[in-house]
Amino acid sequence: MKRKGPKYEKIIDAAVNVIAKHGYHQSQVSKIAKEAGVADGTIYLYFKNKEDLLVSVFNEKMGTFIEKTENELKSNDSAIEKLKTLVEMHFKQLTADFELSIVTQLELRQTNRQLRAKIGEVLKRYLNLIDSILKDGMDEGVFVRDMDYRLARQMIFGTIDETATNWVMNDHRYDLPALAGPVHQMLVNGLAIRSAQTETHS
Amino acid sequence: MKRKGPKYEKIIDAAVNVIAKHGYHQSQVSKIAKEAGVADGTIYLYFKNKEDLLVSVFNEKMGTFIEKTENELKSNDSAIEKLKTLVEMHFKQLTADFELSIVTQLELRQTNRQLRAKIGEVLKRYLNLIDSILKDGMDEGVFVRDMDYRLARQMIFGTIDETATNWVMNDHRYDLPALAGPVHQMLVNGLAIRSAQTETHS
Amino acid sequence: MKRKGPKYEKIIDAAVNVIAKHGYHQSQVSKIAKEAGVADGTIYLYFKNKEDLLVSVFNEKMGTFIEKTENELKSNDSAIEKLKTLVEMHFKQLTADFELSIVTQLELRQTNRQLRAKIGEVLKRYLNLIDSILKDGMDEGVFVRDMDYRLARQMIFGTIDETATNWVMNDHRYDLPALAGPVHQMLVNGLAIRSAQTETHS
Amino acid sequence: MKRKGPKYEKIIDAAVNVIAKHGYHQSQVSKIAKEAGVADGTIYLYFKNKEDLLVSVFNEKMGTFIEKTENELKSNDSAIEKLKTLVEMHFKQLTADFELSIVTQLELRQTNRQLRAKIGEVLKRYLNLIDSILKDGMDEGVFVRDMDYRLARQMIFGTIDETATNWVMNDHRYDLPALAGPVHQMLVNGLAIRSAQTETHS
DNA sequence: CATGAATGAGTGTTCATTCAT
DNA sequence: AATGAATGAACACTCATTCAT
Repeated sequence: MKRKGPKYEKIIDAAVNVIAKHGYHQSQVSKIAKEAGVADGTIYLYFKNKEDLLVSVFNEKMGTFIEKTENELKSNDSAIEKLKTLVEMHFKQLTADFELSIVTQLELRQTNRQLRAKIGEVLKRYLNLIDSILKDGMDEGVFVRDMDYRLARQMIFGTIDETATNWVMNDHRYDLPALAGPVHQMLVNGLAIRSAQTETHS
Repeated sequence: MKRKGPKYEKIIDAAVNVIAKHGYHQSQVSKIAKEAGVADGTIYLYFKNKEDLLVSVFNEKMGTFIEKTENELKSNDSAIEKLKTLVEMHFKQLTADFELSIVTQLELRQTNRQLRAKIGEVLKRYLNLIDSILKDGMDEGVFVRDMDYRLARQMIFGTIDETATNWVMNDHRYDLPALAGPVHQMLVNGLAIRSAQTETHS
Repeated sequence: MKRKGPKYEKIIDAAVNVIAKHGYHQSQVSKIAKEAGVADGTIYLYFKNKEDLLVSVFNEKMGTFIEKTENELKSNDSAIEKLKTLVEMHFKQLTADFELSIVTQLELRQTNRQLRAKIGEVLKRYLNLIDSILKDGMDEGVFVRDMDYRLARQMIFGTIDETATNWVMNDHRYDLPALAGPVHQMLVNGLAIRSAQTETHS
Repeated sequence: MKRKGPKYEKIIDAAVNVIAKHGYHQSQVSKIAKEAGVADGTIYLYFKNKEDLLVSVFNEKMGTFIEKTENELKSNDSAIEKLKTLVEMHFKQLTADFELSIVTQLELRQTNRQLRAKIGEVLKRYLNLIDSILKDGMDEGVFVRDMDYRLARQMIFGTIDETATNWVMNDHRYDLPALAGPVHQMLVNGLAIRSAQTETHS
């Protein structure tokens, strides 16, 4: 099982192209092979099976996605600024690759539980990034101290993801990175007016 | 095409059971028919085809889900309290029907774009509910006035949905309704400490 | 098994209509029942099964067809004139009922061997008519004496049938009865010029 | 879509065998594949679908049938002799392949209109052969000059086809090629005695 | 390394017929 | 006599994967 080489990457990229163009359920192995310019059987020299190929697509692309985000977060910025950077990077990177945004936001979600569990594994690195920002913020004393950090992480990721998915489903018709500011604002300050007496007691 | 009667409901319920137990891709029409105690062909007296059955499952179950939520929101409560009610109803109703929660949070998302488009139609009613709460809040002067209400809606739905999905993927191991308070708190007040000078400028 | 009554005939006629309009393979029992204005189950009070219905359609319609031809042949005409009458009656009757012509020439031929065997039984009466004309002609001394009468019958029926089928397949676009004369002429005198020395030796 | 190779021919031949043995409506793709010694899916490497396979069966077999007849007609014989050759070739070739005769005379006629339309296309080549013989005969002055050649063609084909069909339906019990002479004789000279005053006036 | 022909398991849907009312 | 809801057997076609070359 070769996991690198020029054909490995050609197949990965062909998979993204084919899935973005034809949709997940119309992305047969033979179609991906043709797009990559290799024989059907060659796919199986580089990937254990189709599921392995799809997970690898997500791995490779999300790996780069996460690394770039990690690099941007290495600054000495405050947690609040880091969160802003995270949202901006997320939206910018999706905007930089329309095909990839279709594949990750729409197509790869149509997979069975097993495949999505493996995709979830990859995502953990990204969720850890969010967790560390949250921890920083709590240590800095700017984020609510007794907050359930898992819930906070789910709010951040759920909001970013839902926003991105809506953008893709609306055919990328508007400027997603321009929403990073407002989204960040809402995550940090919530819906309620700051000056108001809006504290709720759960 | 009969759209009601005891068999109609038996088939809908059988579909939920089978999908929850075996997963979307292992839910053959014959399996659903057997679970419902009817012949395969009987399915087609009540539904145009398999897709129509699956959309109907979502329609029927989400219809009830949304109606119950709508009823709870008819009070004279403030927007902030209504939002709390919405989150609570969402989590309570999913908790009341484990099987349904598996079907809506995990299995029915594995469908093709066409089916998900139809599911999206049903969801619009729910998103409208959220929008009216947001509008109330802005009218009341408790929610940020110049907020992008679509983003706010995406934050609210994205957060609730992500929280619910995590709960289902963790095999319903913890008390979801207990999270309604903290989730609501975060949505309203954000991550930042109230007293702190946390205003961001986008 | 009631074999008569107003519904019996309504069903027979409905079958002809439906088959002519939708084609043999799109003529479900339920469609015929609807056209006849009766319940599906009622069909089975009058006919043993679908095959029995189709055979009955052919029986009833061809029965009338044959009887009318028989009546016209009761004259004291010569065999040659009787043959002319047979061809004329054949073409006239098909022209008088376009729907029936479609059903007998095109649609009912798409049936399995078993059904066509039963249809063949009905046709025997018609073939006997031809045989008696041939016998008359041989007795009169106008038809070749040592001719194989089965072959002659097959030539007559094959020619008439092929001519009629072509007419139906050409959407009844031309005047079929007008072809009775030329067809008769060819059957009686053959392709070769009379005066010529055209005798062949087999 | 491979249209040649040993498996292509094996599948064609298997289809003829299966259809002849089990009848058109009992000739499932899986049965044909088994008879051909290939997997079901292999059929679809060589044929677009089942209809394409059946049309191809007719094409291949009738193609050879027609070519052989065309070759025999390249002589300098008179039109009357050519007609004799045509009838003889027709009967001889059917006799040479009992299975094929069952398939073409009985089974392939049970198909829907669409398929028969495609079969009709192939038959046109054969009908053209008949037309050219008729034209030759009229040019030679041996066939009636003002004859409707389409009717003449229909008489010839209708007679041959009806004769062949009867032979197949009688389980090939008699010697079909032996009938070529009498059939030809009847087609050329008609039913009436040559010496008699049998001219009819239409 | 690479090929691509061959494999064969798996499933939504139709419709003739029945039978309780 | 008449109904029509219910039945359930039957089948063409796809596509991930293999393996001889």
